[in-house]
Amino acid sequence: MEETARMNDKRPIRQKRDPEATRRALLAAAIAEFADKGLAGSRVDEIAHRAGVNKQLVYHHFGNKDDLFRAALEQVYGEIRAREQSLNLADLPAVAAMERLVGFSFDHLAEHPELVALLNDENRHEARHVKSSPQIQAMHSPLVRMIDETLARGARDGVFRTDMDPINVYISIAGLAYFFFANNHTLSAIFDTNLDTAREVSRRRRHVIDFVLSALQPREVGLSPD
Amino acid sequence: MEETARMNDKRPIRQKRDPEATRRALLAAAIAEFADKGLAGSRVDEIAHRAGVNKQLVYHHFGNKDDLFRAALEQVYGEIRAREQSLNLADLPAVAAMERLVGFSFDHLAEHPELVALLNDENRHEARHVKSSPQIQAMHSPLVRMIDETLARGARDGVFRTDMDPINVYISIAGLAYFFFANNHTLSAIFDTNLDTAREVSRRRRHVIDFVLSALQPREVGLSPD
Amino acid sequence: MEETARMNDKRPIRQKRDPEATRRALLAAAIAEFADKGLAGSRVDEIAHRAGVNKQLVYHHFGNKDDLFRAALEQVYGEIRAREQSLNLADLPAVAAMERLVGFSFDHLAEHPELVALLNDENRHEARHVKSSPQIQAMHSPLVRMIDETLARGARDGVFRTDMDPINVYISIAGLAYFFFANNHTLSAIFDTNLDTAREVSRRRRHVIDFVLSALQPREVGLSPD
Amino acid sequence: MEETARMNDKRPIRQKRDPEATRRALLAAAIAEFADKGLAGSRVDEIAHRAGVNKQLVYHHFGNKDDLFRAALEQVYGEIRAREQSLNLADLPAVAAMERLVGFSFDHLAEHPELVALLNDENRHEARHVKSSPQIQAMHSPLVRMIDETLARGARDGVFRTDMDPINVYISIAGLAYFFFANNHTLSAIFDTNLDTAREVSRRRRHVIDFVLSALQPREVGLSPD
DNA sequence: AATGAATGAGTTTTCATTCAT
DNA sequence: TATGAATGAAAACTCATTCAT
Repeated sequence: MEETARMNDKRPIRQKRDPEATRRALLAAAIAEFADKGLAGSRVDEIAHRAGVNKQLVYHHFGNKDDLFRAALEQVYGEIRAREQSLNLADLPAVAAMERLVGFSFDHLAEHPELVALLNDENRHEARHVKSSPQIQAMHSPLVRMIDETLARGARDGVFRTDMDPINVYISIAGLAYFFFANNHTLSAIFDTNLDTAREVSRRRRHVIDFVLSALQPREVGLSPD
Repeated sequence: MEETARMNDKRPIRQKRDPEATRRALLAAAIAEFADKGLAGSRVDEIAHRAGVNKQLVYHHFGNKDDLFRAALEQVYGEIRAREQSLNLADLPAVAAMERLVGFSFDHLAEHPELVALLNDENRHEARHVKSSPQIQAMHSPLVRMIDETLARGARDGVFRTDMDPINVYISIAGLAYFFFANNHTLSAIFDTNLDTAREVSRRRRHVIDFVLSALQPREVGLSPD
Repeated sequence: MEETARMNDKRPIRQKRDPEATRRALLAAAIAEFADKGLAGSRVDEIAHRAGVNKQLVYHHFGNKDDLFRAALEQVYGEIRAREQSLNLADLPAVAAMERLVGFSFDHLAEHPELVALLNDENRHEARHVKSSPQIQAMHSPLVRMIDETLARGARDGVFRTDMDPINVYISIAGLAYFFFANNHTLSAIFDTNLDTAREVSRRRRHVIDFVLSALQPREVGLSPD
Repeated sequence: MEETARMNDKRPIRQKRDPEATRRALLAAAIAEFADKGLAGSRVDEIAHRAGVNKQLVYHHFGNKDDLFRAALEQVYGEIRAREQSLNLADLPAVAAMERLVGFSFDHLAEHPELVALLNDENRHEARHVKSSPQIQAMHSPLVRMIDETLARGARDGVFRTDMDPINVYISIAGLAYFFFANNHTLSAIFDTNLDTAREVSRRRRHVIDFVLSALQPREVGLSPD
């Protein structure tokens, strides 16, 4: 009996039949390809090739290229939101909590350039896939709540300003890291330097944390912001 | 009276054979199309159509799609850098100068979504076109100098911290606006709101200016960033 | 009775999904088209049309136009070299063997104008495809050996000169026929005759055989070839 | 008065107006391009570029691409036929005359690869351009006459066979050289050698002269060709 | 579930030729 | 005579998707 496939099943000799693994491989390949080339620039052929499977399986498992892109978004959004939840900011004093959140946001983008790339593309498509994904819609309210609670706690403790709305704070936290990573290549080119080194990344990290915490500090004399 | 062809006015009535106008029309159409669809998603056909000219003129005037993309980048980069130069920051006190710069950066992105879109794409291509454009390379040193001088002046006057490097400050200024506009659609979607209204944009503008100026303020008690 | 699909005969009645047949049809069509128009003048569209299949199958099965041209060369080279091997020259006296070889070379070119046409084109491209085809490279040493043995045998038997190198002899044998076929149209035009008739072809055939055998004869008085 | 153009003419300042020189430059460029790429593979743009003039001048001076190809053929045919006429074979003994003719034919092809290349292409087009060129048609009868006279003289002197028709002899003379040059690249490739060296060319030259003179020798014992 | 063949509709780019100056 | 702009038609090649096995 040649090549028994894992157990005594009826399946034909040629194994390699693990649909769940195929799905995972395709999804990972899709995230990589979409991050590299964008939705328009990605090739279904290439995704299948990266996953080591037949192209038709993309259609079998995901429907079509757009559905695959949505699945990729769900995956990368799911990861960051899940990790944010396990930061347990409530266990820390407000300033430390904020520092942890900013640090995490920065680090996650540093480690996940595909998130940046996919979001860029998704915005070009006016968030079409996000809007049609109930799964993604559902995962964001905890984030706002988390920030809001931290800001409120800091305000109560007298270490944060009281006039900051959580969504704008989140956008600032994310933006300070995001732009650095999203535009790293053009910034390196126009400033004639290399911002993609460990040294520059960690320098930026310190800058961002410092910047956010400074901005949130209560001020003696208010600036007149117009 | 139908268009008499040889009147003595400045520009001939029949636009035929005005290569410079053809070039301009193509460039404008290209910027719009690349902003909408990205480099990979844009169609040379569509660009020519938007410009109202024959498709082959793209090749005649620009070489190919990539060269056209480079020309588009040169155009949009050229505009923002030129306008920055005319801000005359040196004529203002440091805080007001910084406020003007941050406000301008925000407004320019608000008014020029194509800049955001083109830069996103250019980064996906690892700044390939920027790197091969001496024109773009040349236009950036004044920007850094401008920020550096403003920071130095503010530090001298005791209104700014002394430990900020100009490139990181620029990246923060740009990033706080950029992320808001670049990711406006996904942010609106996930936070279940509409950030693309005049109200939200101006709210964000105030937040950004406030955020930057607060962050740059000298602090009595230094936070330990790290 | 209309084409019943599942009769138990050797080949299925509906030719659908017979990749091997598709490949063969494309190759035959390609040889014909390349012979007619050359590599540059041939149209992939036309090749597909001649083969009765979809154009994209050229790319599916062969890669691109150049690869298809290489495959065509492999095919026509393979045929002539295979037929040469089955001439069994070793079974004949040297003069008869040489006569058979010359006759075959002439006849093969007469029957296979596509070989002439393809080789002309391949030389314009500096044998690029031949050089990149290990298959073609491999099929030629038997030919040289065959001629060499025949010449040696003839020399031993006193019927051939002893100073002829096999490659030059092969080039002469081939050239005497090749030029006639390759340039038949221009020769007919400039000499104001029609060399494409059965009569002129067979006259040329006799001339070529006579010419080669005469030239190979041992001579009493050596000519001083410079 | 700046830059007078050769004499006191009325032509505008910008000289470079030498239509005859332009024509010559275009013709030379066309011969080179057609030899390199063939009729189908050649580009009018490239021919103009090689000639250093505007593309439109091709149409101005020659009509169109096909007419230009005909002009190129007339040029290269004219050259070889003219040089043949100045060989003055009648002044030499038959064998020496034939040797001179064979040598010249070989040398001319060696020095004029463009002739080989153009003829290949012209034959692919079934001598279309030659047939429509009265000029080319006219230049060939002297050639046949010349060979015929030489053969007749040799036969009279007892140094040549008497049964050779001049057209077949010409085709053999030309073919022995032509095939070597026309197929030099493929022959080098398949025989795994380099036939494009001075050494191999001169070896071939000797072989060809020897081959022709041997074949033309009267034979004691006739071979039975067929 | 999995594969390779097949396809229709593009997509960039090319090119001979003509137009306007 | 000479030039660069402009064009229509095509050409090689691509690609998401479906079909047959």
